[in-house]
Amino acid sequence: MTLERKRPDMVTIADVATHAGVALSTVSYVLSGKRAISADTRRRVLASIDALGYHPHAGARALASRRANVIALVLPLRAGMHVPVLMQFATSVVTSARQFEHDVLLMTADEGPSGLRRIAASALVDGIVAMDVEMRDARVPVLRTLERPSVLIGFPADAHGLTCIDLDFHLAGRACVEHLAGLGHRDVALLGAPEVVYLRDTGYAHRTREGFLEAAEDLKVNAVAEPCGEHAAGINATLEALLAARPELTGLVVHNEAAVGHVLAALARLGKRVPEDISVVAICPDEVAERSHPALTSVLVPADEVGRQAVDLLMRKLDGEAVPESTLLPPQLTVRESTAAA
Amino acid sequence: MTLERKRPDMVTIADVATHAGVALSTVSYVLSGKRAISADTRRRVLASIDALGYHPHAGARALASRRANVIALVLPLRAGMHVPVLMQFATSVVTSARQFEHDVLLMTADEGPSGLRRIAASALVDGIVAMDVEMRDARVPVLRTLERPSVLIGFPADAHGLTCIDLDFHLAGRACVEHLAGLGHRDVALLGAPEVVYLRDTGYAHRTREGFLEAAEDLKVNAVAEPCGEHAAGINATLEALLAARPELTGLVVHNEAAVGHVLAALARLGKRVPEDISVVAICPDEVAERSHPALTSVLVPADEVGRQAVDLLMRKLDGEAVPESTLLPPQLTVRESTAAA
DNA sequence: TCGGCCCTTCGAAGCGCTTCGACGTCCGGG
DNA sequence: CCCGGACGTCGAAGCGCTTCGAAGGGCCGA
Repeated sequence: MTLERKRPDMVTIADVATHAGVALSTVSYVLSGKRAISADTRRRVLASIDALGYHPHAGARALASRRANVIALVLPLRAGMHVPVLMQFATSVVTSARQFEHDVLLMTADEGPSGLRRIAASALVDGIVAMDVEMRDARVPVLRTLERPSVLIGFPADAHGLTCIDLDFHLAGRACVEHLAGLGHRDVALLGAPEVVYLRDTGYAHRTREGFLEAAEDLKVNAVAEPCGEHAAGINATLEALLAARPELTGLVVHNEAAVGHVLAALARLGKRVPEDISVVAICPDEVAERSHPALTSVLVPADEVGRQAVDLLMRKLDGEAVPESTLLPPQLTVRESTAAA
Repeated sequence: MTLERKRPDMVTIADVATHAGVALSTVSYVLSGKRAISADTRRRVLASIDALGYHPHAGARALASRRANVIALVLPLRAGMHVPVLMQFATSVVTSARQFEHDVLLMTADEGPSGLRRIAASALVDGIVAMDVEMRDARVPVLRTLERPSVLIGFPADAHGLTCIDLDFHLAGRACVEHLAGLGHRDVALLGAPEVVYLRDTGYAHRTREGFLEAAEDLKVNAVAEPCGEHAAGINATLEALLAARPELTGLVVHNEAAVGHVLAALARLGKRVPEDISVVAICPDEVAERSHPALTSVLVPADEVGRQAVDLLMRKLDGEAVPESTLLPPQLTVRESTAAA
């Protein structure tokens, strides 16, 4: 009876063993490489495996080995922020994880703490990568109590005892000012994230601003930092006010992916030519910078690299290795058409 | 010895059974509801479950029940297209899947056919949702041969025997023309996807164009459809040429999320006021339309709804139910500030 | 020639769960 | 008063895999 109920298409390790004329455990060892197997046997087993189209049953493997070979990728609750960058993180994490023979489970944070506990306790995943972590992120305290290792992309207020990785936004802010100052600009402004983002104490927004202001002070450049909405109307108003208040302004740093296009449009509308009248540096993905007109000098958020390294760190933790608590990637500024000497 | 090696934090169903003073199988039945359990026993078992913080082991469950309670979400190989919409699909799929007690495994198509075969054969997932399917999508033939059910978001050239769902782009194209014609416009143009997208035979681009042209013919409106790049420079050129060739043009349909902003900027630069001189309808997510200046009349891609229904269809297939081969969601046009009577 | 060792392979015992058949118990109808 | 059925619960047999201890065979040195 049992035979009839079986899915006929499920090839098990036992089938492979029979086909190859070896013991079931031998097949397992060929697959895992945990014991020496003679070259001849290995060859026979491998031949049988692909003759039969065998794929190990993930559940059975997880049960027996106590390793699911899956990691979780946790999106922030409030998506919609940095969407394209998030997507880059995600694909980069997936690709990197596959390199380590792991798959990726996608979670949104809207299940709350219990969601994280569930996947951790159910052994669905071996470890967790949390994306777009904020200063006082609700996920952080939960992650701390979990027995499973985790890596955060972004820095919470208290990163102690965690493993965090991100672009060094502080240096990114500096880099923009240094570039502008190097071109002779003495009066610059930062258009940052929307106000709510600062109020939420989002780490990268604050750190960029600090780096920006600090560098300006060091280099004796006049500087202001303004929050910046993402809607065309608000941006127009902000920019108009800014230019009215500081007619000397010749350098602009935009740290707001969604606003970049509108800022350029607004400048055009206000009769400011880029880069002749005003130089613009953006902190955004390369595609956005390249697609703009004129192409923008920019510091890119190296999402691929961040994702790759996040997985790397997690794998090392899974192997019981000690890893640095914080990893900051140096910013890299690409000069394009939107900046020129003052 | 075995006792020492055990992870001390793994609570099993046996622990729960002991704690509640019932048989292991009784706990299982309480959890699954597959057999009647007295109210009293059920209460005791549930109490023990959360006293101990029990979570069923996903692997064990998958092994015994032959159901992983996980579905795969497969991104197209070439991401970066419709990024924000993709993200909406993804979060919507995750949320909906959780409603059915399922988790979501994120795959990119760059592992190729063998990747799909692997997750299917390894019983890692019960079913598959493929996002952003194109006319001649490499994933489609593979999905056809898999024993696991799948649902496609988007339509391949031959959808026979598959389950597909998408916005009805044909009707969307029509709706835009009908709206403009209703306002008295007699000369309209469609700015569509980049040329390469048409060459790749991407379904939605073609279908939108067909619907657009067909409706124009029905309504006796002059119409042209042009592919459209995503870079500011190209868009400027395209638009300039278009306006030069057709000075009568008063209606524009933009089906290209990335280009929307540039189109508006270009119109401004060319001295065309929206909507006074020219009316603009976009096919894009609401946020993009709302964030533009002026806010755009648009047909939205109902990503949430598509994701939700895709999961729904998949769940029904998993339950052995028959489902329609194709589901087309009616477009919905929202009037905002960018269209006015001719 | 023989014991001992290494190299390779085997068998069996779980991993934690679902599910099937069986076993009381308690009820109502004949 | 007894029998047939529900109803509620239990025990045991796997699901497909990993892993541990041990067995078999060839080779070496004594």
